[in-house]
Amino acid sequence: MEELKTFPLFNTCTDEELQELLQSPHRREEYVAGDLVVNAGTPCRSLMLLAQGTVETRMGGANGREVVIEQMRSPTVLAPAFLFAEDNTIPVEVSMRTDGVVWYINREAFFNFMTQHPHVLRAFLQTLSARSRFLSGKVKGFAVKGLRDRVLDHIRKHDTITNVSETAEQLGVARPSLSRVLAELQADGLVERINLSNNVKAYRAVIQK
Amino acid sequence: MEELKTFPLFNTCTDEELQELLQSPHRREEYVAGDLVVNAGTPCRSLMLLAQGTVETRMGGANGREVVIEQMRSPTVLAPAFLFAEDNTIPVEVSMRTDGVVWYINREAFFNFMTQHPHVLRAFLQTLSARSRFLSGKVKGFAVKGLRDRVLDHIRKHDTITNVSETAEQLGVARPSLSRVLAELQADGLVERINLSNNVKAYRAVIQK
DNA sequence: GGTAAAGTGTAACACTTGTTACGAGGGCGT
DNA sequence: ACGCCCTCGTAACAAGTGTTACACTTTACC
Repeated sequence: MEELKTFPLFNTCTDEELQELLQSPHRREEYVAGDLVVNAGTPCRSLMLLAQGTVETRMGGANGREVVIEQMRSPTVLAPAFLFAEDNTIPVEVSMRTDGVVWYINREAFFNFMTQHPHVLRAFLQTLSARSRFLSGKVKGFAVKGLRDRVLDHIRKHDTITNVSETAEQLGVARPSLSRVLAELQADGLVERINLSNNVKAYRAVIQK
Repeated sequence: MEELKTFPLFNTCTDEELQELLQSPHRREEYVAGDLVVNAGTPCRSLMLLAQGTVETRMGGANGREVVIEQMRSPTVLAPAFLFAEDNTIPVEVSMRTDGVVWYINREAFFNFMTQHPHVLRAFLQTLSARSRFLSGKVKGFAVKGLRDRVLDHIRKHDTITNVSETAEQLGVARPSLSRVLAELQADGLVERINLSNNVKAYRAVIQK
């Protein structure tokens, strides 16, 4: 299918190679916004490819607190790190943020496909590595920095903040706390409040010289 | 070499197969306790195998605060997640905690070796996945739990705590804070203080029914 | 246009953790 | 036995964040 060719994993593959992969067990599932794609604790037996839409991954705590880890847009491989793990239960909850499509491809078939197509293997290893690096950064962020720095990092990555509540959730922080820090950063001249073209208020980092 | 056969990565390999791998560029380096193995920011161009000894990985923050991420005993693959990454700079500092030995094996040679020996590929994917899972747990620990729960988790994993300072460092927490929490947990009956056979004091989790 | 809902800023207070300081106990060499 | 050094417990205070509450604005919808 054309959908699969949008993945970096397969962008070096010919149509014939993809046809070969699709001769093994697979399915294509459509979801609507809000659907739960995988529940935390589910074992991962198939390669999951988000071909359309945006998902949100959450990690739930025992005490009811939940932290949004990240949002991912298609095309993306979902949970690549648990496909071949010894303990292959997925520790996060994945739900659709928009309507979307997910492909499920048999694990062993994909494994064999990789052994026969080194460029796919390499791309998969890169995907896996990128996730590890992402998590490393996450750990560093949580372990090393105060909220002020976390907020500044977040603004620099996203350019602006237009929705305080949502941002607070993404950062795993209470909303009033974020409000307070934003006010402080504004007082310190590190962040400014601007009006976007659509007349929406936003926070933006002040350009430092 | 016999050292390599201790690795889960290679324990399904015959001597001939290992000989084949060792025909490509590689080296074996010996370190003494305290040596720096990789500095944060170094690009990763070789497969690194810790064949003897124990290492400590640290992640440094900009503000000088440092958090010990983990200790690893041989045999272990060091930084497997950065070998094939697009950005293959290693974000952590690795230093020897004891004397030790590290093998360096050419990346491309190892890649080809994996494509020709699927059982090695599978083992490597498992290694990579295990690290991802470890980091996931780390994130969850930092994001979701208070110090009390982090300490309880740590005790359950390690059975006992015999060195408060060291444990505090591993948890990324100030020593007096850990002391205080231990005292609280003790008061709540969740942790008890015992005497080991060698007359050393230790903290241990109370068995819950 | 009016009303309800959602998003936002702000303040007061509680809770957790870091910081600093001090004293008690144990190992070890002289 | 003495002193030194290290680890540990404890206390008082500071700093950061969560919680709750309330008023204000904007948005959505009828």
